[in-house]
Amino acid sequence: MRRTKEEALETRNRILDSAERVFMEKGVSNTSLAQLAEAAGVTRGAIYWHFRNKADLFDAMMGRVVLPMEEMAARAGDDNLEDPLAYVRACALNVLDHLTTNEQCQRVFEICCHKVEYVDEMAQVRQRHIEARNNCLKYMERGLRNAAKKGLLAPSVNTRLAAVGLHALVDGLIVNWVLDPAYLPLARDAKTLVDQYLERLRALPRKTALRRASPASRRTRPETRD
Amino acid sequence: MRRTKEEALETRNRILDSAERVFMEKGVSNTSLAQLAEAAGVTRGAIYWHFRNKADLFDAMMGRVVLPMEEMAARAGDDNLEDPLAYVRACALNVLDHLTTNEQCQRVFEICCHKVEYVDEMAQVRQRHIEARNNCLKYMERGLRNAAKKGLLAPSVNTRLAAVGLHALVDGLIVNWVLDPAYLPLARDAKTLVDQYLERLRALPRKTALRRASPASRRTRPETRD
DNA sequence: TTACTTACATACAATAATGTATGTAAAGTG
DNA sequence: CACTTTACATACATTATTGTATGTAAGTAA
Repeated sequence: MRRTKEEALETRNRILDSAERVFMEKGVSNTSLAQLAEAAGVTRGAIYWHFRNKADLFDAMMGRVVLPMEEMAARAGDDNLEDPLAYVRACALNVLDHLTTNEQCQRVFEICCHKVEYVDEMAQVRQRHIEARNNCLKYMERGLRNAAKKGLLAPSVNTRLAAVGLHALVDGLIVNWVLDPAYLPLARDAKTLVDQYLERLRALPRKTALRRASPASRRTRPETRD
Repeated sequence: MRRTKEEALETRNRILDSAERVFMEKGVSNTSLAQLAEAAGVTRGAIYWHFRNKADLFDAMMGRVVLPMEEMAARAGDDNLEDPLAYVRACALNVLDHLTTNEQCQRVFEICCHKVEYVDEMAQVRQRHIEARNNCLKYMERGLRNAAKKGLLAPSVNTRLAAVGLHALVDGLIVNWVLDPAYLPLARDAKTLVDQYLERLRALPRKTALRRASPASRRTRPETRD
C-alpha cells in the first residue's frame, strides 16, 4: 500500500486536480473534505497528510496557476527591457489568452472569483491575493515609467493611474468572462480592448511603434478576425 | 407579542441590516441562520417567516442596493436623452461615487464580490447577476450608439466594445477597491480614470464638450488634486 | 365579540462535517 | 536485514446546522 515518493506527488496532484472540479461545481465552503477525497479516489487521511486543512489545499491549488503568472508580471518591472510598453502589453494579453485557451486556468479563476469566500482561514489567502495584485501593479507601473523614460508615452500620462486602469480593465474582463463566456468573444476582442487602452498612453509622434500591426489601423477594419 | 404590519417590516429590515454585517464578517456560507437571528435580536422562526431560506434572504439584501442602480442604468438607453454620452459617464461616476460614500453599498458589494459563493441555491442569484450585467451593458451600448448618431463619438468606435471596456474598467475598479481600499484613492481618481477612457471615444472636432472641466486639459496639470 | 390570520418563538429530528487518534503495510536507510 | 519513517486508511467523538412542526399571543375583519 505504501507509495513511492513520486507516487505520493501524483496523489497530491490528483487531489488538487479533482479539487478544481469539485470546487468549481459546489463551491469551496460547500465542499467537504470527504467529497474531495472521494473525487480523488483517496480518503480524508490522504488529504490531511498532504495539506493542513481546506484553506491550505486551496492555496496550493491557486499557486499552481497564479505563481507562473506572478513571475511573468515581475519581469515587467525589469529596468533593462528594450520595449517596456510592449512587455506590459504582452503581460495583459498573455493572461487573457491563457484564460481563453487553458481550461485549468478557467476553472481556477472561476473558483477564486465566484466560488470561494475570503473569510476566516481564507483571510490569509485574501491577503496573498492583495499582495500579488499590488506587486503586479507595482511592476506594471514600473514598466510604464520605464516606457515614459524612453519617450514611448505621452508626457501627460500618470503612470500610476495608467497601470491601475489597465489592471482594472483586464481584471474586469476576466471576472465577467468567467462569470459567463457569452459576455464577449474574449479570444477575438482581447487584443483590440487592450490596444485601444494602451493607444491612449502612447506618445503622439509615434517614434517606436509596436512590432505588430498597429491596433489603430486595425480599428479601421472592423471586419478583421484573427 | 404579535406585531403590527409596520413593525413586521421593521423586523424584516433589521434582519437584512444585520445580515449585511454578519455576512461581511463571516461570509455567507459560514453564517448560520441562528447567527443571523441572534444578530438581529430575533429567532430563526422570524427569519423563516420573512424569507424562504438563506438564498432568498441574500437576494433581498442585494436587491435593496442594486435595484436602484439598475433603474439608473436603464435610463442610459433612453433614445431621447440630450447628451447620451454625458449620461453614460454619469452612470459610471455615480456608481463609483456611491460606493465610496455609502457604507451599505460598500458592505453589499464586498459581500457579493468576495464573501459569497455562486453555487446551488445561489445559482439563481448568479443568473440574476448575469442578466443585470447584460442589461447594463445593453443600455450603455445603446447610450453610446445614440451618442454616435449625434456625432459625439469618433466614427471608428465600436460601441459594443466601448461599452464592454467601460463596464470592465468600472467593475474592475469596484472589485479591487472593495478588496482593499488602499488600492487607490477611488473618490479622488474615479473621474480621471473614467474620463480618460471616455476621452478616447469622443469625436475629435469637439463640438459638444462635457459641461465639466475638460478631463483632457486636467491631464496636462498632473499636480492637480481634487 | 368571534373567528381567523399574522408574526413570530420553541422544540424536534436527522444529518453531516471536522480534527484527531490510531492502525498498517510498504518504502527507504544504514 | 532490522529499523524507522512515510503515506496513507479507518474509527471516533464532538458539535453545528437545517427544515419543519407545532405553539401562541396579539392584530384584524366581520
